[in-house]
Amino acid sequence: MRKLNELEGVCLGVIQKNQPCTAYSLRKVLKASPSSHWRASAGAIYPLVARLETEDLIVSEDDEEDQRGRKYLKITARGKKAFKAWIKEITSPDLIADVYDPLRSRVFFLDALSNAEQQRFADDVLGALNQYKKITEEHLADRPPSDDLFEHLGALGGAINAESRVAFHKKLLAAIRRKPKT
Amino acid sequence: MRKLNELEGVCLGVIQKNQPCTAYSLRKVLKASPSSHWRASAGAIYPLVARLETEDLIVSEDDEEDQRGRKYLKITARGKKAFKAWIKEITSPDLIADVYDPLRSRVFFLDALSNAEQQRFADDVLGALNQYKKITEEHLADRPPSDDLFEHLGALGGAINAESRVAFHKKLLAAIRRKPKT
DNA sequence: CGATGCATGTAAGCTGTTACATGATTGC
DNA sequence: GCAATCATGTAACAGCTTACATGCATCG
Repeated sequence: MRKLNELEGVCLGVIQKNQPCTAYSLRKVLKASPSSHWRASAGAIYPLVARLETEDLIVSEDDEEDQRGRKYLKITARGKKAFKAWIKEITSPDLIADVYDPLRSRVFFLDALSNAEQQRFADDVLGALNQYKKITEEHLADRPPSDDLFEHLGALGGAINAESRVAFHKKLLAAIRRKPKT
Repeated sequence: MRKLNELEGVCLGVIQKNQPCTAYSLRKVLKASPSSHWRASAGAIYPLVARLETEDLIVSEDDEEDQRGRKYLKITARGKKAFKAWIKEITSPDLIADVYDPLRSRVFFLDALSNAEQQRFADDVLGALNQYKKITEEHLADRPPSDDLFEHLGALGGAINAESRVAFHKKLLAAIRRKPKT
């Protein structure tokens, strides 16, 4: 059984949680995430769903008497197995280290900007990050542990991450202000 | 002037910092990052460098009398402008929110595992994360602020991020242990 | 003198993006 | 009645991965 990529794993997980669900509602769930990493474009999702179906990881059922032609997706036993393998595969150091933050990528190169531009950058980013942090906190508040524990914990992870990014960018701003002007 | 993608931006930044440098050394710098997100495969870098050159964002110079045929890359004025635009573009909420953590993706779906498997997962991940944290701290120690301030700050961001991930996964493990067994 | 690392690159294939296309349903 | 949203999909294109290919240099 082939190894799933990240988007496939996430989609299988969403289907398992919300089944029976349509590809369209799958897209909505992904879009609703505070992380904009999952763009969930039609051109990504529909071929992906077709792929999972030809490999018997999901099955689809056409609702007759539905004029819209909705297709309802369900995970198969094979799909569950592949999904569990996808979750567990995480122990590999490569996946642990595969984190990405476009803000941090840019910090390394800030000496390409003038001092004034650096301050502007750090200021703007801090403002936007604070807004983002608020969003993750609201998202968390909407997901109490009593409702779905792991949905809650996942959202908690998002909020913790946002908070640590704010903390880092406060330090960055302070360091830029402290720095002798060139 | 076209907008740069993330890999292009990072590569231009590395070239600007280390110029004149070869495409090969560029790959090595990317590989040396604790984040395995930048795989820096030959099939990615060489076409990318060619792209940047045809758009006059970099220039390359062949070292005659070098039997290996090294090509040395330098950023152009146009390149510097495009690079600064890439850095500043970050203010967009979409980029701020474009964070990604394959561990957190999986947390949302942990109820697909049995209680024993959940604990195993959280245990393994915590162990691997602690190792990763150590790596980021060593990376940080190698980059004192006196040497290159922003290189230091970027590495600091990586270490802070690793620490917050450890803190989150400690909470996750505790929550799983506290949870009534099913 | 053979393995490893330096250094360049290409080709096939997969996956994702953007943009388009079509039609049903709901809400104002 | 018209706009927005539901719902499915496709086509062109761009970018990355994996695997291959070539040759020079260095170290033991």
